[in-house]
Amino acid sequence: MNTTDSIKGAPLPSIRRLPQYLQLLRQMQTKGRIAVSCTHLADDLGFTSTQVRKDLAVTGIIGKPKVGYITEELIASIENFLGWNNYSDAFLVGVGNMGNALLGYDDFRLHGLNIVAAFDANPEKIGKNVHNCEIFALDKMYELAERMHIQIGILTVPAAAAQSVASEMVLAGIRAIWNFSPIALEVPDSIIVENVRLYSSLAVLTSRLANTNK
Amino acid sequence: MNTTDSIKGAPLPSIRRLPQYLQLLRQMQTKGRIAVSCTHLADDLGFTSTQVRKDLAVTGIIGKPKVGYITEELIASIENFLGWNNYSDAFLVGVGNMGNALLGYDDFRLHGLNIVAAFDANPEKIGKNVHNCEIFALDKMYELAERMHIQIGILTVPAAAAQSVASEMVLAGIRAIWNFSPIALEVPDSIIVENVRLYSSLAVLTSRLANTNK
DNA sequence: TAGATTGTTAATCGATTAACAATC
DNA sequence: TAGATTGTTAATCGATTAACAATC
Repeated sequence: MNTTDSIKGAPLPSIRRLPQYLQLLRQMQTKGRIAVSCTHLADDLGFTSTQVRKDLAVTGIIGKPKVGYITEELIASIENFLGWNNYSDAFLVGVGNMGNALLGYDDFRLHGLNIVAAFDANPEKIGKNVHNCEIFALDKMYELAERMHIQIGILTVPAAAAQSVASEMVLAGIRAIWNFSPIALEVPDSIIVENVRLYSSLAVLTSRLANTNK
Repeated sequence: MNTTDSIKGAPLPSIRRLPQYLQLLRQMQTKGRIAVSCTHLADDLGFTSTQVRKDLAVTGIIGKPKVGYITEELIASIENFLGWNNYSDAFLVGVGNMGNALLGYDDFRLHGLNIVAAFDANPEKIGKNVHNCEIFALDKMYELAERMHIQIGILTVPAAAAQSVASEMVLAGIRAIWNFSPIALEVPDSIIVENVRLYSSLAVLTSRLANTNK
């Protein structure tokens, strides 16, 4: 068992559920709730209480029998595990429909992310500001990412450009790519790639519809 | 085993991979490729060939030993299974950042979806056209969805409005909701809900980054 | 104390992978 | 025919759920 294996200890499905707990807990905290039990969280989200307990344990939190978890502690524990206690600077490449939308999300900073600059190949977009973020020429990305030690790249270019931009990100020292293109990127093993596949999601929806209509 | 169970026969992970095969196959077809083997598809996407075979079998396709699958047949089989041979009309509610982006996607029709109208609560947006789609007042949604027998609703409203709009969609006869809000919607069991959880995806990315930096 | 809740071990379930016979 | 490929059964792996002891 090497280091990478042991880090992977947390099941991916658990990690995916953590933001849901976090959102609920933040709401509860503003309502002044001091402690919360697994049963309560489970009921609100439609999970089983055992699953909630397993998920939360991933973050290292320790609860109190008969009481539950201290809301504040649990929030901190989840945020810490996800790296959302601080935020990391990120570059966004490709200011099309999706890129534009993401630049407008103003609560990424509550989710560990801070988009500091955007890039596009279209000369007409360069120099403009979108949602308070300046758009630079694509060929400036390499230099700036290297200089600013950017670790996260958000890839929202058309499919045809995805692989070449991804490769450039890797060369510039970017270590994690949030990929919104439908392309299976080829990058070194050390690079973290997380794909957002809208069409996979749509496929689940339409196939269910198609197969219940019969 | 009832009807619902037998329909659910296809594993969800397989369904999620089908659009990836489809995209690749469509590319191959334009390049004039008549037949394709599992091994080839597997290599291109980084899967095992057994997995590809199992996934494709879900759609009912039958291959030819020594040859593989006829590209055209396989494309048709996947499209048919996903319900992407035709497209269904859909309403989009909430023309904010994400709503705007989705209205701009012009290849949804290749993926079974046709957005025919958009709705928003903001009076300033009403009557305008976004990407050739007219924006109506939110309170017109119910009547129009019922009248046009709309089956699919795309939910891109802010979190606070998500549940109430979803409930209204259900009352209007909408049978499947593509939910982009981070809310766990409460709807009858018969309604199909497919959630796009951006923050789940981001959590996987940042947690990996946080846990490899240590 | 009694009862609610956590933490953990064991059992179940489902998806992936391996092995191999059937086929053209 | 020989070899590549499919289709299918069995083995493995990982996540979820059930059961229950420990705890305040």
